[in-house]
Parts: sequence; structure tokens; C-alpha cells
Amino acid sequence: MPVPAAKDVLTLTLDATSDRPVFRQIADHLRGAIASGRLLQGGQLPSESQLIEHYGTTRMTVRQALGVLKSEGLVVSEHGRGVFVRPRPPVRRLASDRFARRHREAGKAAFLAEVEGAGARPTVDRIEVSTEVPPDEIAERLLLGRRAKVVVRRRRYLVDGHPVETATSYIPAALAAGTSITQPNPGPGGIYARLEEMGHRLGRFTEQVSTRMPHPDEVTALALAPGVPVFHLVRTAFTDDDVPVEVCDTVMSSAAFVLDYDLPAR
Amino acid sequence: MPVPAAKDVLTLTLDATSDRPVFRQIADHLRGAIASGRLLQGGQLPSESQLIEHYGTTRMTVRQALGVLKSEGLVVSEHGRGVFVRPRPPVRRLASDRFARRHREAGKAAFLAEVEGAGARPTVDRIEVSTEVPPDEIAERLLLGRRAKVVVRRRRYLVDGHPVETATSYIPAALAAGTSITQPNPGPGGIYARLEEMGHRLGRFTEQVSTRMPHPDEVTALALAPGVPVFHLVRTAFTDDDVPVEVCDTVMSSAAFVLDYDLPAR
DNA sequence: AAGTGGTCTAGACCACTCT
DNA sequence: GAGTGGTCTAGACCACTTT
Repeated sequence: MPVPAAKDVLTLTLDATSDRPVFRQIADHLRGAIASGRLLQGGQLPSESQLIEHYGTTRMTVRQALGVLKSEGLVVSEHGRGVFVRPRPPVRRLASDRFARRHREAGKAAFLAEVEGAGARPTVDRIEVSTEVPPDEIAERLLLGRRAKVVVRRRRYLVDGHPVETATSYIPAALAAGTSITQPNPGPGGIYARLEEMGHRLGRFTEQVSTRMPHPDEVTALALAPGVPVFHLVRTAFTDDDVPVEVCDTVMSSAAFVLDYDLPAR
Repeated sequence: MPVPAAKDVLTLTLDATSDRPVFRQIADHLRGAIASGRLLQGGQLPSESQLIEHYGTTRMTVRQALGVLKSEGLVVSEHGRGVFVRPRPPVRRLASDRFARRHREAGKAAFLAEVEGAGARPTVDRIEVSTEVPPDEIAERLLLGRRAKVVVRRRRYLVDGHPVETATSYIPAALAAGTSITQPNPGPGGIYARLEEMGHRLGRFTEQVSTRMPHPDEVTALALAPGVPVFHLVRTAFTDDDVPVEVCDTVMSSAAFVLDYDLPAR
């Protein structure tokens, strides 16, 4: 058997003279086994009972050690099967040219252009369109008054059937009313193509990127494993005249994306 | 007393008919109290014993609920004092013009320009300079052969004394040898100014942004609270002729930064 | 049926903070 | 000293997966 049994990674013992709590020492040992490659990606960790026997401690202490590794995103547990080193998922690249006009002219929305370019199958579901009074921070970004309404477009993006991103776009109702922007399917090239057809030629976008642990509803919507943070992106689209015409608020699984930006030195 | 006692947020009781585990129900209640503002930022949660009494459960179960909120980054515990809603720290903005030539011409490195502009006190410590054979991924980005060496500059950035970022720059030794780039203090405007003086006029940068939970050494170096993910940025600097001249690998506390990018529509 | 992880009970002792 | 959270023990029953 070329693959060693999981329990064979248990070569170290506890340091009774150390101040470091037992559960942290156990977590340290397992983390080291992962980092060194003694435990391979996707490989199974020793079972709880093996850890209990090896370290001569109790179940709660062993579970606390495993909890540390789970919260670090290093391992995932599967009920009834075992605990495994988290496999590194293939990473989608969000190219910096994703808003290039040529994509819109080719009739491709950014996400579709990008994922197809990577040879995967993009889909969109849970599309909802409504007209609402936006949250204050959105109204501020769009330079709207207190009671001005916006068209709200919510949707979820999937790659090869796996949800990776939720997005909510806000477009001033004064611009979007009566156009196909209020339809679930806004037509080829997406809403940016529609805005440009209406004479709102897009000049630039700003993107604000933050990261945090997900809320429970985001864990559900993106089928997130424990210990995986999310990107929170707020993008504002400006016309050539520097008028904001759309704000897009998106939450993305950090396991599925690397964000790629190109910056001029100027 | 205008501020209600922490235990007064305990208005809900367990749903015995629910499949949802008790510790998750308790976490849900507390999360809701935070989201609704009944528990203010920095405010104290009910103590473990209050939660035990209110919900009629045991300490382990209550601690498991609190562990959920800690891993979500919503609360922080202070030994001997209590558990508190995590205060949202002031956020530094990484402006998209941080690599503008005018900053270098004004003799300011990007980080210093940025933090001083925000009215805070930037410092740098743990500066180490050495010459090494770089990791493969760095060599690839710099288009270097297997044994080519690079000058490695490591340092840590602080805002008002709090560590927020560690950075490692790699510059081909063939470029940097014998210049002040190999000195701990490379002079006004930082290493980019030195590169430009040497005739390597910078044309553009690429930045790849990912996010993950921190490694233990990063928790230490950045004094990270539990539940706070980090940004991992890999930036490559290219000359006007599109020759890569530097790769900078940085790890940033996500609690201290919002990354701000400006994208042309093209 | 055997082995795995998920949840929960009912205690114990310790370290830290505040008064 | 009283109250807080940190660590740990020694069990229990359950749900899920595999053989």
C-alpha cells in the first residue's frame, strides 16, 4: 500500500511541560502534517478515536483540536465518513478586462464571457427583478434623493452547477423604467449593453473589495464549507460624464475566485 | 440607565419542536440581537451563566453557541471580562492611485502616502533584506531561470502602532545588486523610485487578490482576532516595455482594509 | 453491525479581571 | 472574593456511512 494509513501520521506526542493547551498542541501536530504533505489534499485524518488513543485524552479535547482546523478552513468533516484535508478547488479568475466594451459588443455579459473562456459552464438562477427604495448607502452612491426608487436585479451565478456568487444590481428607476432592464432577461450583453444603447456610455467602474466570514444565509446560498470567507464587492458604474448609473453588490465564495486587477502606473 | 443590561436581550426561548440543534438556535438568537442593534457594537453579551440559566442547558452547549459567533468574527471574548460584540475598526483605504508616479516624485512610498493622507501614523518595522533563490512561483512571475537570485525585502506595516500588513518584495538581483535597494532604507519614494531612477520606468502593475483564514504565524505577526480572514495580494510591477521587475507578496488584515480599484471601461 | 462524526449532560479546576 | 471565560474529564445517545 503506497498510501500510509491516516493514523501513521501520529508520530509526535504531547509536551507535558508546555503551557500550550493540549487541544492546540494536537491541532499544531495535524497542521504540520498537512503543511509538510504527510497528509495529502483530500486525505483522511486519523479518526477521533485514534486521536483519543494516541494522545491519551478525551473526545471533547480532540474535537476542540479538530474545531480549530475546521475554523481555519484546513479540514472538512463528513458525517459518518471522517475528517479530510480540504481539497484546493480550481480557481476562477476574474480578469481585469471583464468590463471591456468588446465583450458587451460581442453580446456577452462579463460573467459568462469569463467562465466560458475558462472552459467551464456558467449558469444564472434565482433571478428576481423589482422596484424598490434602495438602502441609504446605495442611494448615496447613485446620488439619489431619499425617496427615489431603483430597479433591483438579484441573481445567483453558478460554475458547472456550483453556486459561487450572488449579486444585486441597483439602477435608478428613472433610467431603467420601461426598458428591458426591468425584464428577467435583459438581452445580449446584459444591462451594461442596454445602458450604452440608451446613450449612457460607460466610462469607468470603481470596485471596493472587502472580505469577512459569511452570514448564515450566504452559507446557504453559496453552499459554503465552514472556514471559507467571502469577498464582498461593491462596484459602481459611471458614464463618460462621471454620472453613476449602477451599483452592483456581490458576495463571492473566496474558494472559487482570485480577483485580478491591472493598474496603470500613471 | 439608558443602556439595557446584557441579559435583557434574552427575549426568545428554544423551539423544542425544531430539528435545529440547541447551540445553533442560541447562536441564531444572539446573532439576531447583534444584527438588529439590540446588542450594540462593543457591547457585552450575556454571560455564560446567564445563558445557561435562560436556556436551561449546560455550559458546553452555551460555549458551542458562542464558538459559532466567534468563528464568524461577530464577537470576541476577553478572559475574565466577558464576551463582546466586535467593534468595527476604522478602515484604511487602499486607493487605486497608490502607485501614481506623483507620489514617488514627492518622495513618498505608497503606504506612507496613503496612511498619512488618512490622518494616521504609519510605521514600518521588522525590515529584513537578503539575497536568495526565490520560490518557483516568484521566479516564474519574474521570468527568471532556476538558479537566478533575487533581493528579498521583508517588512511589516503598522497604523498608529497596530500591525496591519506584512509584505515581501522580490527584485531580480541582476537589477538590484549594488543599489540602495539592498539597503534597509532604500531612500525617498521607496524601491519604485530607485527602479525608475535606474531607467526602469514603471508602466503597469497587476494585482491578484485572494482571501483565506490566516496561518498561525500570520495571526501572531498581525495580532489578528479570531474569525478575521486575511487578504493575500500578489502584485507584479512591469516596466514600460512590459518587463517584470518586482513581485510583492503581501498579507493584510481584512479588518483594517477595504481595497479600492478604478477600472476603465475601455 | 461497526465505525464515523454530531450533539449534549454534569461536573471539575484553573486563570484572568474587577471591586 | 466574586464573576468571568479557558480547559478538561467521562460519560451518553443519536445520525450517517460503509461493509
